[in-house]
Amino acid sequence: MRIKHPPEETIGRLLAYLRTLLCLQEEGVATVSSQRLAELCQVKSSMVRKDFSYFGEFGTPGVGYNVDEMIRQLRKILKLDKALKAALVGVGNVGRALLLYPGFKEEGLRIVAAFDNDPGKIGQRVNDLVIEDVDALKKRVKQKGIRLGILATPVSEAPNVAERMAKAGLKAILSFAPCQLNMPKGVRVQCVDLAMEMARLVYHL
Amino acid sequence: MRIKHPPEETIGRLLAYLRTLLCLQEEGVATVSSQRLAELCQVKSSMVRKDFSYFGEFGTPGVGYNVDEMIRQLRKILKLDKALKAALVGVGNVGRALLLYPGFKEEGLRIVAAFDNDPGKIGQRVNDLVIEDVDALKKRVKQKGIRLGILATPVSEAPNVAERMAKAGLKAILSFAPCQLNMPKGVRVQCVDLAMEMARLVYHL
DNA sequence: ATGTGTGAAGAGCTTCACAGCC
DNA sequence: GGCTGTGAAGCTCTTCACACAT
Repeated sequence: MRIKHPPEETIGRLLAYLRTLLCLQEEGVATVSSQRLAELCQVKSSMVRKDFSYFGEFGTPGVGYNVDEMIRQLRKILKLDKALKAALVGVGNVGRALLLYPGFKEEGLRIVAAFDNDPGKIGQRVNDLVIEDVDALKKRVKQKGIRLGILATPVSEAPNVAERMAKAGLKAILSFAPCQLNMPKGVRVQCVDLAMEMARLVYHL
Repeated sequence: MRIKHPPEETIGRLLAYLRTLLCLQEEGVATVSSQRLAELCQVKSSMVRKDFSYFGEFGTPGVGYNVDEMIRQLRKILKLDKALKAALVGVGNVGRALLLYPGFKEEGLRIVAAFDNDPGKIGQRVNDLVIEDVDALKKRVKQKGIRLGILATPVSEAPNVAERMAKAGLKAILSFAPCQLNMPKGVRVQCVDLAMEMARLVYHL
C-alpha cells in the first residue's frame, strides 16, 4: 500500500480513532486491538486495519496497537503534531463561541487573531484577543504566518469576506455561512451548515 | 426508480439544491436546468437528475425544473414542510450561539426550550426563552411534543445528558460534544465536531 | 434544438477471508 | 491461540450516453 491515496472518509475516521485513543490513554490502557478500537468507534475491525494500512504498518500481530505510539503516528499523519494558527472573521454569536471553544486547543489549533467590520466591536477583548478591523486581515496574516481561516459572518457578507480571506493568503477556510463559496484553486473550503445538519436529522425521523 | 432508497449523500445534496433554489427564487428566476443548478452547487448535472429521480419526475424535457415547484417538492421530500420543535441542553457559549442562530428558522426549525444544570443560568432569559433545570426536560418534551434535541454541554457531561435526552423521548439528537454517544436503537445521533472539521482542513493543507 | 430520466458502465469504498507473524 | 496486513470480492455511489419528451 502507501501508493494509493486514502479515501476522504478515512481521514474522518482517523480523527475519530485519535479521539478514542486519547480516551484510552487517559484510562491507562497500553495496547488496543483493531477489534476493540472498532467497537468503540462503531465501525468494522477490518476498516480500522485498512485505514491504518494506507499509511504504514503500526500493529503487532497477536498483540494489537500500542496506544501511545499510535497516537503519535496519527498526529503525524493528520499533521496535528505541530501547533497551527487560525484567523477568525466575524465575531457575532457563532464567532464568539468559537473564540471561547476549548476543543481546538487539544488538536493544536489556536485562533491568534479575530476580525470584524463593526466599529462597535473593534477594540473589544474576547479571551485575550483584541478584535481588529477586517482591513488589517492581510497584514496580520502575513505578519503572523497564519494559514487557516474561520468565516463566521452572516451569509450576506460571506462571499465577499471569503474572497478577502483568500486574497489575504489563507489556504483553508472553515465556513459557518450556509452558502456556496467559490474560491480560487489552491484554497480549500469546508462548510459547517448547522441548519443543514439539523435538517438531515429531521429527514431520518 | 423510487423503490431503491437513495444514498445518504443524496440527502445532503438535496439540502444544498434547496438552499440554491431559494436564492434563485429570490432573484426571480422561474425555471432552472439540471446543468445550471449543478454548476451553482458544484456537482455534475447527471448527479442532480439522478438525485431527483429517486423521488419522482419533476422536470420538463427541453425546459428544466420550475423553481417554485421544486422548492415545494424538496421541502416535502426532506420533511421540512411543517415546523419542527427542538430542545437545547447546555447553554454555554455554543448553546447560546445556537439559541441566537437565525438559520434554523428558514428550515422551519424552532428551539422551544432550553435547559442547563447551572443554578446561576436557570431562570435567565435568552432570546425570549427562559433557561430551565435539566430535571424538567422530560416533562417539557412530553408537554410540548418535542422530538429533536440539541446537545451542547461539555464532553464530560455529554454521555450522561444524551442518555437523559433519549429517556425523555427525543428521537434525534444533534450533538456538539466531540465524543461517541451510544444511544438506544431508534434514537439517531448526528455529531458536529468543530475541532474535527478544522483538523480535516489541516490535513489537506 | 434543448433538456429530462435512466439503464449500464465505471469508479470508489468496504468487507471478507486468509497468509503470515507474535 | 490471537491478531495484523492485504489482495480479491462485494457493494455502493457516480458518471456516461442515449432514448424520449417538449
